[in-house]
Amino acid sequence: MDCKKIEKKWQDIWDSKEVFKAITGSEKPKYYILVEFPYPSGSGLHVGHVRSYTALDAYARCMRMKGYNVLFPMGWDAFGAPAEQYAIKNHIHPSVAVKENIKTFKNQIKSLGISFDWSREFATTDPEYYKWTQWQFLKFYENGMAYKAKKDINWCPNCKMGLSNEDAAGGVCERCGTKVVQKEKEQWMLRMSDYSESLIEGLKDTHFADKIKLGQINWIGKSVGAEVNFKVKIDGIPSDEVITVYTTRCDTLFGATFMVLAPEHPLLEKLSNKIKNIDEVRDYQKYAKEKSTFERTELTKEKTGVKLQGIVGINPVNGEDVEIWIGDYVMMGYGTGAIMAVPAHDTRDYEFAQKYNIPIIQVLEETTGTPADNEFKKNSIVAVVYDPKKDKYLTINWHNLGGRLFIGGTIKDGETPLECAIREIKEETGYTDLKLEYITPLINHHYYAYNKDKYFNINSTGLYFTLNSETLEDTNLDDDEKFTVEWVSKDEVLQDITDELHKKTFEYIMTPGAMVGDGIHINSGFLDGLNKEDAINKMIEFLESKGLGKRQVNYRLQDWIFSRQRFWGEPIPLVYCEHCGWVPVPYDELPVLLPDVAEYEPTDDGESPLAKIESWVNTKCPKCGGKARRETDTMPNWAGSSWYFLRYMDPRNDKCFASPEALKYWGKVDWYNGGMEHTTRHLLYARFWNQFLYNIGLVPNSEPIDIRVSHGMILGSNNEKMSKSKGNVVNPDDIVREYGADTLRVYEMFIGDYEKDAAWSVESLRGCKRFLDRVERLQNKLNDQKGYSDEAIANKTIKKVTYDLANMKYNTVVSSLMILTGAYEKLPSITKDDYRLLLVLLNPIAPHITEELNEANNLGDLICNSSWPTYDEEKTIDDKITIGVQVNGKLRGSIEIEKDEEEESVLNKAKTSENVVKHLEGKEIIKTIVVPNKIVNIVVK
RNA sequence: GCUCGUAUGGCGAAAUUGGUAGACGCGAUAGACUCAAAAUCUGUUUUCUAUAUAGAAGUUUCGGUUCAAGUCCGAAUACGAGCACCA
Repeated sequence: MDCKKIEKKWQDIWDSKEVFKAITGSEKPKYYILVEFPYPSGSGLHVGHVRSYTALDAYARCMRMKGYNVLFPMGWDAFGAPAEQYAIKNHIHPSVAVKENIKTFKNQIKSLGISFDWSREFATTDPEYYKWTQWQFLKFYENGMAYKAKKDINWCPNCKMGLSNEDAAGGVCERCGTKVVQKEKEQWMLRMSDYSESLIEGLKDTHFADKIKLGQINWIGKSVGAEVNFKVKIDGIPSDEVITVYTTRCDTLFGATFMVLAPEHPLLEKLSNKIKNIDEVRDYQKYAKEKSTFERTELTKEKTGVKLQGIVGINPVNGEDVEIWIGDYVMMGYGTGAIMAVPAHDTRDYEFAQKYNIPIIQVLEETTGTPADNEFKKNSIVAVVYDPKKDKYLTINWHNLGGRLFIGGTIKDGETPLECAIREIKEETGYTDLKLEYITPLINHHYYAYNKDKYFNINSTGLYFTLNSETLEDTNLDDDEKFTVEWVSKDEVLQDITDELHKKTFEYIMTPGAMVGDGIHINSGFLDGLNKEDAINKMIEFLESKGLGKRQVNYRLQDWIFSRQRFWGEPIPLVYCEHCGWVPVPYDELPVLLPDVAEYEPTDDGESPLAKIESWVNTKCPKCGGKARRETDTMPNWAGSSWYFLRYMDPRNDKCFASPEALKYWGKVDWYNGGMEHTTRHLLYARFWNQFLYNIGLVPNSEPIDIRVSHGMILGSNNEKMSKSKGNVVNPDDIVREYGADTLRVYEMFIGDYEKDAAWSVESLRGCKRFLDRVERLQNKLNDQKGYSDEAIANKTIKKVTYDLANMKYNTVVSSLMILTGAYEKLPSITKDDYRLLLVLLNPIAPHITEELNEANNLGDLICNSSWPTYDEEKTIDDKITIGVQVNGKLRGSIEIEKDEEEESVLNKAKTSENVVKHLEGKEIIKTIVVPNKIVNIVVK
């Protein structure tokens, strides 16, 4: 069969009959299927595009046959840096290259037979489209949602462009990989952070995959905590100055021994004449500013800071002085730009305190063991001695009296934990030449002492020593202390030491640092004895009642930096007038068109190339008619894609972005497919944009998308991402030419789990070609009978294909159709109904060949105009079923039964089946389980 | 570091609610057709023991629940993704 010819033939038929046209307002139920529109790059369509387009095409075709009015549109996200750079290099207008690329893309997609409704096609670069993007921006502006702010922005010195935090992820420019630097610039911002909560809440109205919801929630980064006010003492005298910190752990306030301000914190300027070491502070500020955000956030980096001289804070709960530091591990952009530092219970504060010798106060104690009534309290130690020469730990083995332990003991009156530990080590083992490495946090341990028949609750200190030399002195043991002293390896420690306290102590010793877990509070005044959660609530209550702080929610999500210093983007429709300030371009003057010039260069000072085009920049103020200049920044790439799904509903409307009727009829996108890389940023922007339009009454739904799924990537045959440099790129055109579009489509559906990455395989592709050839050959064995030759497999296959198509299990759709084909091959002949069924079920995935075979054999109407086959649940199970028989859960045979056969009779067959008999011989049957039509299990003794 | 995900033959993978693990495809291999090759068709193909009937082991590892676990629970390891000094 000549694939090329028949593919073209059917594509033309579909086109001329407009079978894929969506009718706004049709009586049929609507269904909106959307696949992310591509950026039409110069390199053409990628086989990855083919995967998602085919998948959604298959679903769209199936839904049409099921009687839905399906909207399945396609367009072009055509603003973007590559087109601009190409244009600069070749001195042409970017729109020229974009037109060319779109043409290529469109031809490629058409050659695949994807059932897009091309009558709704548009590009974000069409003035008729970006007119409405600008219009909507003005709505943001009008509603106070857009503002200009001086921002330290991420600046790419290579692209000469400001980047959003998202675009500069990892500290490098997303486009060119150049290291991003900080630059101060006036930027248009959208108040996206106002929507933090509603973007989290709105997820409840969607059916996104859990991992996508989670990704969005993490990105928004909600945290619940408290703001706490610390009064400031200047030169030892309490002042009116207050530093407000944000913390999620206000329960540890009693352990706050210092505070850290971000280097940019405004208080530093305000109190510059009070800070004695202000020069040192200024140096540090300069040092911090020179580093990019990325460097500042690199975890491997050692913490740095400067202690402020002359001012200290006052801990609001105990009145103690707390040192004030500045340090670049505190960010101005999050919380209040100031923290209280609790080194005992925060890893970063701990590091900082260690480096600068700041006191560490433990206020939370982990608990082990089980509490009991009538406990006796005492303080004790657990000493771990390590011999670096032998790489072994000192333990004492109580054998059957208590197993292996470290050295432990009770602290006597007037003794410090260290003195106690040294005494106990000497008494029990004789070693004296020790070096103390460190002391762990206290552990609160409950236990029962058999020898004393008492319950104890102890505060235990862990001490870690290394052995300097083997110097031994006499031990001092009571007669009843029957143990042996043993040096053991780390593995033995982990294996043998089971006592909870000793185990936990060893854990602390192996991983020294802050105690960040839960426990009970100590050294914390009114919080003592409470756990973390209760203590947080009680502390907030306290702070609020005394006016010292309040409950506070913070989000990581920042406002959206909406300006780009680029040519190839939607111009921001505002003009600046010296008299009137920023004035919006009147709605009836939109769109603000990009100038039609082929020569422009990005500027070195960070202005948009548009700034140099005087004829474009200079304009009249719409308000006073005076001289004014246009805003020369353009919108980011994300703008056009934030609402394109609405435009598809009514793409040719020149009165509004989409008519209320169309918006109401099509409602939400029912099924939205895209790449995993867009599940945070693009999806959040689109949801934010839509929520805003909803709030001002312009769209009928707050959430624009119901189901969102994402596809895995197609990798090269070497399992790596396809790239020219690796030479593993597969061009879909080549595959279509050699194997046909249907083969490519079947293969990409069969390749594996749709949501996972999959590597390209030519062999497997050929297998799919073979499958289609087998389907074609079936036409030679048609008979004149009616109905299905095998009701069970027909019904089973309809059920499976229908279910799997709606659940993105495309690989098993193909495999069950292969099974059906195999079944037909085994029959001497098949009916036309048999064949037609296979072709209809296969049609969504291989539309050309199935239509052709259907027509050539006079099987019925065009498949694309037919209805989807239905199945009868009753008939999906064969009349005779083979089921397994287990004895004690092990498979020992299989029996053939009638569908829904009586349990008793099934059991009889099972018990008498040949191999099973052997396993039942001489055994007593305790229990039998018969799962109807599935399995029999006989339990014997 | 935190969050999430994944782990099944030589390979891509199936197994919808716990119910005959490895469907389907690739590759390999034996055979048929052919002068021959290609194409096609028919076997075999988780591993081990065995001539076979059959038996044992087996879904990363360890432990648990259950008549029954790839599937549920707990822990560990590895890989992948996202976030990353977020207080």
